[in-house]
Amino acid sequence: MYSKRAGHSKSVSARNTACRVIVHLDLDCFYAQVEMIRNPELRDKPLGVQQKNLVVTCNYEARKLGMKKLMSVRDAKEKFPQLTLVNGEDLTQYREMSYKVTDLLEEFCPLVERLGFDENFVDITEIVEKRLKRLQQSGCSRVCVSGHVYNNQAINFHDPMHVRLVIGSQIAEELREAVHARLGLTGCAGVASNKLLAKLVSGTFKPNQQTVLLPESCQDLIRNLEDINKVPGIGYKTAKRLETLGLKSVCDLQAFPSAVLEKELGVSTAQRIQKLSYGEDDSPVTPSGPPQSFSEEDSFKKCSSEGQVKEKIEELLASLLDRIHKDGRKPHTIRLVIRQFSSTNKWFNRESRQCPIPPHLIQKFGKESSSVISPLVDILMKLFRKMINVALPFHITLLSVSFSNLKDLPSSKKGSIGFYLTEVSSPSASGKNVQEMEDVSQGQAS
DNA sequence: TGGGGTTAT
DNA sequence: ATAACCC
Repeated sequence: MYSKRAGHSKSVSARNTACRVIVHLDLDCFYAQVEMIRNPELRDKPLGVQQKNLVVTCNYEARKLGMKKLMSVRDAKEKFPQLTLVNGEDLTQYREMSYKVTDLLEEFCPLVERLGFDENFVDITEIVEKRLKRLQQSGCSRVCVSGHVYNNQAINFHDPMHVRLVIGSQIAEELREAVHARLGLTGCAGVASNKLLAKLVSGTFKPNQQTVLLPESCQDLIRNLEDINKVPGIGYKTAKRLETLGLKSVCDLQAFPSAVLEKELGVSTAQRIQKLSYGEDDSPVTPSGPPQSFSEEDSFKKCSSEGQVKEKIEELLASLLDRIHKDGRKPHTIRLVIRQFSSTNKWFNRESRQCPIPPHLIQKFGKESSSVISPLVDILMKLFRKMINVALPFHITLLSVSFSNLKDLPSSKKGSIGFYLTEVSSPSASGKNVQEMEDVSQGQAS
C-alpha cells in the first residue's frame, strides 16, 4: 500500500530516519527542585532528598559542597553537617509535577516520550520543518543559535542539517522557557539528530543550560565517554559481558568484529549496541501517553509475620486505589512483588505473582474504596502465600503492589470516544467494549 | 541502594 | 514471571 506511492513515502521516511531533530529535556535535580518550590525557605540552603537510608538527590547548593547523588545518609550527614534533609519516599508530588511537564511539552508537539520522572524526549522535526519553510519564504537566511554548540563547532549556514539543528536549539530554548514560566522548573536540553545523541549532549553544560550537537562532532561526543556503560542502552549486565570480551571503552566496541559480538550477545542486541557505539540510534520517539501501570512499594529491615504483611499491603493499596480513582481507567491485573532477605546477593532477589482482577471487582473501582479494598487484600495475601510458605519462618525486606493492564471503562460516558463509537457504529459492533472497537477499526484501516 | 517506570523474552 | 533497561 505504501510502496505504491514510493516517491512521496520515500521522502517522508528519509526525513523520519536521517533528518530528525530531537530534544532531550532533563530537569535539574528534580525532587530537590519540587521540594524547594513547596518550601522556598530551602532555596538557598544545601538540601538533600532522603529515601530510607539514601540521599537520592540534592540541590546545587549541596553539590557545590561536594555532595553526589545516591550517597548514604550516614556519609552525607558526617561529611556535610549543614545539609538539610527532607523525606522523599512519597512520590505523589514529584509524579504530579512530572506529568505537568510532559503535558506542557505535549502542547507544543504530540511526540513526547517520558524517561523516568525527570526526562522527556521531544521529536520536533515537524516544527522545525514549518519554521524552515517560513524562513525560506520570508527570504531570511540569518538564524541564531540558542545556547551552546558542542565543541564550539562553527555553524555552516549552507548545511541544511546545521540550519535545522539551529532552529531546533531555538525551540529547545522555548520549551525550557515555558517549563520555567509555567511550572517554575529549570532544566538542561540537548538537541541532536537522534535520541541517543540528544541525551548524551544534554548533560554537557549543567545546570539550566542547553547544547546542540552538530553531526561533525558526533564521534567526539561518543568517544569521549569514559566508560562503555555510560552509553544509554548498555546497562550493567551487558557492560560486564563486554568487559569479559576485553572491551572497556566505546572505541573498543566500535572496532570489535561484528560476527564475534553477534555470537556472544545475539544478532539483535549486538547490532543495536554496536550502532549505539557509533552514535547511531534509529529508535523513534514513542509517545508515552498515560501510564501503563501504577505501583507502590515500601522497603524495610524486616517483616516476618502474615499480620505485618497484611498491614503493609493495606497501606500500599490505599494509596494505589486513590491513584487509580483519579486516573479513571480500570486495572485488569494485580501483582504482588516481594524481596526476601539474603546476606549474599543483597539486591535483585525479587519475585512476583500476578493474577487477573475478578470482573465484578473491576466494575466497583470508581466507587468507595471500602468495597474493593478487602477482597483485594485477600487476593494479594493469596499471591503472597504462593511465594512464601507462611508455616515456615520468613524474612521479607520489600513489598510492592502493582496494577496494570489498564483499560478505559466500557461504559458509554458522554463525550468519550466510547460514546460516539457505540452510538454511531453498526448494529453488529454495538455491545462490544472499547478495546474490541479499536480492534475492529484497526482491522478496517489495514 | 530508593521508589518508581518500560519493553523483550 | 523474569530479566534487562531507564531514571
